Amino acid sequence: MRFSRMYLPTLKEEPAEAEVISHRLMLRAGMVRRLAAGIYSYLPLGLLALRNVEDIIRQEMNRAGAQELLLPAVQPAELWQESGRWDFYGKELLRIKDRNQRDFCFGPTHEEVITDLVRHEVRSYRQLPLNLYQVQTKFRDEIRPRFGLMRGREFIMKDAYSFDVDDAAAGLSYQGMRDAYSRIFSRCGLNFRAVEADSGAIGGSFSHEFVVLADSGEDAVASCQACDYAANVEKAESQFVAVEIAPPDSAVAAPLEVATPDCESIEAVAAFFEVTPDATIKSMIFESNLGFCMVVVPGDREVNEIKVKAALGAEWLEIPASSRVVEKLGLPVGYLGPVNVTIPLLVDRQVSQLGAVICGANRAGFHLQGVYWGRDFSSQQIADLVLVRAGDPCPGCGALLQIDRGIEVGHIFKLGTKYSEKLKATFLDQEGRERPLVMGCYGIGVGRTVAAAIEQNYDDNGICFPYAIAPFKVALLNLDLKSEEVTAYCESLYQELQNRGISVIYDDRNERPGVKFKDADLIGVPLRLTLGRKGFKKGILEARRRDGSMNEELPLDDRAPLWRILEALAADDSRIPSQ
RNA sequence: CGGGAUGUGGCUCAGCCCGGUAGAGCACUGCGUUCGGGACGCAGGGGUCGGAGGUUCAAAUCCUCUCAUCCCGACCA
Repeated sequence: MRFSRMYLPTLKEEPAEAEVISHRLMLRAGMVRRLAAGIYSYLPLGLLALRNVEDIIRQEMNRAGAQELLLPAVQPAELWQESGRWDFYGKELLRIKDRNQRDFCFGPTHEEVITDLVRHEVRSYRQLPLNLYQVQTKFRDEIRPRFGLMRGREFIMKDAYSFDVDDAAAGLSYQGMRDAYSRIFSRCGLNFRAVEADSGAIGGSFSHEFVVLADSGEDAVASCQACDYAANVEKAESQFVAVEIAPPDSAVAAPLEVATPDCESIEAVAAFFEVTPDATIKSMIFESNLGFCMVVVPGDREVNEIKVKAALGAEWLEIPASSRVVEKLGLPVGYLGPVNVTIPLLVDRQVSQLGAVICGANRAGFHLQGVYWGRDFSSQQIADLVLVRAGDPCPGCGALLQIDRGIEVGHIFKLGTKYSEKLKATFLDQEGRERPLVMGCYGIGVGRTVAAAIEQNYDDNGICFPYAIAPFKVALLNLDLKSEEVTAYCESLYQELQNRGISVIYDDRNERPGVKFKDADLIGVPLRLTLGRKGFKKGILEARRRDGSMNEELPLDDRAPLWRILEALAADDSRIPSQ
């Protein structure tokens, strides 16, 4: 491609709307433009990068035995009503009506459609296993779209769905996708981790996220420094540590109520009693479809709402406004405690290991001192309810966990029969019995993968694309358009690079050298070839890698060294997978 | 949805407090000089100041409402 002809509007100044690196750089590099909140156009350069990721995905999906198809983006409400998600999915589902006022939605995901398709065609175990995928535009009316392509409302996703005869077979499909995903993200040049995750609204029993490590990521990952345990912090557990605790002082039969004016936070209470926060317990009221409950955790820990929701088996869960707690329960927020409460108690397992603690007295302005688990309060429901933090013991081996931030680029789920049962997608097994298909689903955010690659590969001058997804592998800079010899040489080299199938952008613009250097750096071309009048006189072509790891002068009359450099660059790129 | 902020040529922003002629830099067009890390000079073109209503002799500026965008929290590829 000739730069002079390319629709590549680079920006010198920082766009005001962008905060995050990848978003800023994608705007500046002329890859994308915003149309509305969370809705972006891909310009030619952005699309080239996107297509490169898609190509890698298709190759690896096909290699894993999956078949590509294309499902409709617009889907009838009936299917969603049949699965029960028309109501359950909520406002995120973009609902639309046709001219006859019939309800449709713009697909946020395709479990319903694929299950409908398959239930009409699959009758026998002989047709299984089956894995079908597509690369398609999804729409989710996100509460808060942000960070450019990182969380758009309209976005491109590769989604795959597997169908198997039983759980064991589904496990093999899942493993196959896990391997394929590792290959895909490795080939994209990303530093990532496959982590255990919560399965969220998609549902199902088991899932892994593929997380690209980056400080700007919205997710946090806990991983063990010794073994291979890794999990999203939403899901991550730590090893339960039993400790010796002193029994309650038999001379004191009950906790002591102490006036603690203006101590509505753990910090204030701990300061008042001159203890550390772990000598207190934190009590919080949650409301779910099952009613109110009080959750009790050690004072120095954060409640993990996902664990609470799971422990309760609730469909939804929220922290009610304090005014609502006062009104409905008559309890003073800020002075809550588990002693003598009438609503169900849900207690973190570590609370039993604390000994004497301080908690709210359920009376405004008062706390209880010398409260013991077992003597002063107890609960049928004891579970792991806290958010893990760095330094917690690994649930597998007990070594220390570390926490890193990351971007979720892929997510794989074992769905089981959740959708096949609802939509009656069944087959006949070898014994002639009718059974529901066992499903899995597997997603990759394609645009997000491009953004994540940029988050992980940039410097002050712009993007440093990994070779595999770089829109152009080579930038050829002609610094002296007026020189016929220089231009003739560049033109012939440009042709030869193209003939060899190398994606090259030839900067033939009538611009000063500085402009060309800046643009080549900004758009992240891995290899830059520069020829100017001076170089031509000396008989040299300058070859420089974007990451600064190489800067060589190549002879003009022998192109063999250039081909060797390009081969090395391509080979370098297929790094060892992160896991 | 709650909290915070911002809307002024294509882009980045000033002007707003204290009402009175709409500005700068970049980008764009033409000419000239320049040419290895985002040049310079001269001459140009381009703006219902997000929208609606109000106050006023007069509104980018003050008031009310509204829309949009961004950032912080609950959802997710």
